[in-house]
Amino acid sequence: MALSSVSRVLNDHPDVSERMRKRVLAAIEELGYEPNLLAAGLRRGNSRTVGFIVSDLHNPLFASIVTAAQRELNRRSYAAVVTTSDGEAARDAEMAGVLRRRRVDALVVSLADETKDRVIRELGRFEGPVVLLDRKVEGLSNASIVETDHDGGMNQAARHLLALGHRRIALLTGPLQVHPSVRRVEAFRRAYAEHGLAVPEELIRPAGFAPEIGEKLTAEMLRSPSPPTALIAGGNQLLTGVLRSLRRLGLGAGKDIALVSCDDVPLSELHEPPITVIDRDVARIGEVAARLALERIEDPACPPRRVVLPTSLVLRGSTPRL
Amino acid sequence: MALSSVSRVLNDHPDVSERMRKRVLAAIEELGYEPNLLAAGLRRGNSRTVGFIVSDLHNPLFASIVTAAQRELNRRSYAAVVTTSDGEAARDAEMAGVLRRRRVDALVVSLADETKDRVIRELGRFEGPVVLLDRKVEGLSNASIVETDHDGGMNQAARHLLALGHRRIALLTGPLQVHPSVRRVEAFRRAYAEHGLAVPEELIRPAGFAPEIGEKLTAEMLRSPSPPTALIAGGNQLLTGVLRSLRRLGLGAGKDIALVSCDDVPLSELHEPPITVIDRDVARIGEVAARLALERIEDPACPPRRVVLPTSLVLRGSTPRL
DNA sequence: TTGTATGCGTTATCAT
DNA sequence: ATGATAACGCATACAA
Repeated sequence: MALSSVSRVLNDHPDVSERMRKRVLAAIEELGYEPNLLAAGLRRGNSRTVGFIVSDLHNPLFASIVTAAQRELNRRSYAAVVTTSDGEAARDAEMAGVLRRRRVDALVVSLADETKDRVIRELGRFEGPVVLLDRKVEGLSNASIVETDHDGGMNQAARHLLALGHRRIALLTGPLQVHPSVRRVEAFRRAYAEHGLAVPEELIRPAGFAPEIGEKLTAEMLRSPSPPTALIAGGNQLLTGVLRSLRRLGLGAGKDIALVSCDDVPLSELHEPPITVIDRDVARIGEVAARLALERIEDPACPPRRVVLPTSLVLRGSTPRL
Repeated sequence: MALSSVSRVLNDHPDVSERMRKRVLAAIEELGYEPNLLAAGLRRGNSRTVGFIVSDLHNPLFASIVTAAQRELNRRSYAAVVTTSDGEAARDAEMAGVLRRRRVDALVVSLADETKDRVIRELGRFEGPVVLLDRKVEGLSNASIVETDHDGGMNQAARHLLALGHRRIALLTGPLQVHPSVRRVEAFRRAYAEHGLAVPEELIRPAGFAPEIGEKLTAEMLRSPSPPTALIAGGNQLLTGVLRSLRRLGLGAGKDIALVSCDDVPLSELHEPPITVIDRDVARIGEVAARLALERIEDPACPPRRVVLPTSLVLRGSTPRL
């Protein structure tokens, strides 16, 4: 029984007799043999591993994405190497380098900042397929993209609030260095335009995703001479900050101010009153990302693709009729 | 310039002249050379990789643990391979096998069930150090453990409720197949004993961690002829279920029933009223787990250790004075 | 169908 | 201090 026969059995090569297969399997069992995937990877020139870069696993959004993707990869004998950037572009770049040297077969990334040269260069040096999560990177032609229809979702949300009679709607969203924020602000403006209304520019605050930012900006705007009557939080972390701020000011969501958030997380559902959200199937994002990565790993000729996932507005108590 | 010199520079071997170091570094820059960590791992006999098995990254507890551990590993040039079991013992076993074949240098695991033979065997076959998260596995001598003082925390919580005058306190907690549940039930009983009171056995429900279980059991107990006046949820996922149930029954936490949960997550803090929790530093768990893994990777002679992390009771509006 | 031999990119040992 | 070389464990091309 030669080494090569063992290898063939383990990789279910077609040219192997049933007798040999049995013999090899028996010997493996007998000796407690464990194939060394590092060696196999070195020989094959791949690692059967996909690298992830996300800002923070505490964010239920990324937890869902990574979990769903990992499950999908697992079914195809791939593993997930997960790294976090803490929302810092420098760490995005660093992690891209780390994962490249680890010879991951693909990269799935949610960049903190899609405009940073260093990150783009770092990603560009990666040989395998890159899948961007809700990002648009100038000059990275080699990347597939999983996007969400933030445009549609935000437009629907803003129009709903306008239809309820709100005119001073505040929009908190992430930095304009990432694509979803840009799209949300655009769609928000469009909703006002469609109603033939002037946009309250001072209420549009694309600042960042952290709860602290949401807390600070909410307090700031609500204390101003002409405060908003409604607020849209562009992310579940921002919502946390907004709610903290409201509590501190003694204001009630849905009572003193209408509230809409993005993504349905336990907090939005269980808050009293429950929070109206622009929802999407977050697990789907991870699943699709994994598939887009795998299709290009297994067929390098496969061109990068772009998939847009839908949103839907879930109406709840935080946006009552006036 | 020989291969071996390059290797020496890259691993900052002492015997290398400044001149050679400069030359090698220049060449690396020039050629855009990327070391292949798979090959290095094969040669060295390690992968500079730690494998994780947790039930679910959506659980903020595991998100925190994995994030903190990953960060710690990263600082030492290790990567984290993350897998999820969905709370199924069979998948725990499967993932242990997968990670073993990937030649991870250590395993950090939060088992769904610490009594399952298959899982214990699978872990036992792993050569490197194992770090158990809040688990106690019979016959796995080779494992370090990061524990929480659930005993102290639960005892304190129960005594607090008893001191407030509650006599019928319900305890929802995970299955008795994991150590924390066992300890919580024990500590809960002890608190009653210390007050010289009989334990309301029918209110102790160690069933599982899923929200649905919390929802079902809460409804069941609250609809009974003599419902509890207080409830302790042994996990943040259970809390979600409990709150759903209360909402459906039209009951208010802190108003119609006193409520205590475990671990401080956004939901417990932002709920109205805020939920009293048995708190602990969850990020610390991940950090310690990483350190316990690394210390035994780098010194195989280092014996397994057990670290117990403290808890503290954070009093909030859900447990008012009567 | 099976066995033999080579090389993947490193690190480590030995010689220089 | 540096260079040459073997070996890590596997997959594959080729020979049998």
